Amino acid sequence: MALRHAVLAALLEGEASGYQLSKRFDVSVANFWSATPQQLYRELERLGEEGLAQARVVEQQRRPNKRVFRLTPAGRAELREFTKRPARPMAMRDDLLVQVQAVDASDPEAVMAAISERLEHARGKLQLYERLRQQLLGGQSESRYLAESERIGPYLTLMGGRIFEEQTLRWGERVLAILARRTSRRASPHQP
Amino acid sequence: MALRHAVLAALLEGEASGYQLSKRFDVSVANFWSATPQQLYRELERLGEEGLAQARVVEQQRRPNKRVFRLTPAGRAELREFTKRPARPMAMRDDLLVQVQAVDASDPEAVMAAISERLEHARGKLQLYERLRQQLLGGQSESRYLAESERIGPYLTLMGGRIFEEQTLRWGERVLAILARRTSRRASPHQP
DNA sequence: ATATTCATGTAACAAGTTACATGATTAG
DNA sequence: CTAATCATGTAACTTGTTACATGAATAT
Repeated sequence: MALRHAVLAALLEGEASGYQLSKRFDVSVANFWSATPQQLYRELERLGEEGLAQARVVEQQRRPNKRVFRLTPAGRAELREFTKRPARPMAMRDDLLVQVQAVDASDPEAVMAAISERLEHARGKLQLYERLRQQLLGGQSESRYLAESERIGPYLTLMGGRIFEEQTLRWGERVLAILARRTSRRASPHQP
Repeated sequence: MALRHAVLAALLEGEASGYQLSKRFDVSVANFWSATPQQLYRELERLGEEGLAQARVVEQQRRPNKRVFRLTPAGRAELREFTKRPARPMAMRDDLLVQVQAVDASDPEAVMAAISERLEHARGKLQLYERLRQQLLGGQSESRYLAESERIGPYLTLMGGRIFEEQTLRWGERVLAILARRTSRRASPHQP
């Protein structure tokens, strides 16, 4: 039941509509919790019903009205309780690694192409993260920021995202090299 | 729809009952695809119905009979097709990182304890992976194995798992240090 | 004695995905 | 003029989780 708490944690950054939340998830929360807009709309609805978040309608002139949600004290309390409960072990689910696992019974070229795509994606993420990092730091040094900023949670999870993408790069490049060497040997084997 | 393909890929290692499969997932597949025994029983049932896997009953003397599933040619073909389709971007979902994101509105000590637990878990995983690695290599050097072994998919995903856990350690230790420095300052602040 | 392993399942529920529907506004 | 952005939702479906149920064998 942690979609709920991911949403509550995202609302710590400030009130948001469903649409805005889904953007927030796209750029930063998705590093540790991904959710579709539909999930977010549904969850915000429930949080509202249960009093963990409160909606107010913001009327706009040129845009459709939006329902902006903010944390209630009960929502903050629920989040605080959540951080004290044991975290369930992370469940990893990655299509690409299933493809790699099956590479021997399949087409290595296709798998290599899939890995290359993932690497491109990782490079894009790293650039985004660096921009977000500079934004968070706002000109301060990292050590000063970590010692004095009000909120460091988002910075720490950003660090996690960066490390994750860096490791994706290291792994993928290595695997690509291994598969390339292999397929060239298979194509022209000098000895059996 | 990749639980299906994770199961097919796991069956490449040889036929298995639901129970055996769930063990196989626990030790190695879980690094990239986690599933509960119930999911596996359900999926094996379907694979059987659709002709992608075939069950045969193995009667045992002292144990309950088991239904052992093996890949059919149709199952292999389906897996091959899967590796050629674009992999959907990985969806990450990690309770611990939600807790870290919310650390500022919560109890840092509890979050630190959760991180420590995760670190212990990562260390255990790394030991397990090293044992599995030695088993796969079977005394050969890595480069020889990678060049000549029939199947390298499981080794490549194992590499991924190892790198992932190593990075978890680096990240977690860093975060722990940051949070420790912070809480000690808050407890006895020398300057505001 | 007690816990763990082996072995399989049903049922109910929660979470996540995909398709569809609507419609104005602004940037290229 | 076309695509992207802003903004919300319903409905149907597929996955994933949790609780329950059974029962023998072996390891501590």
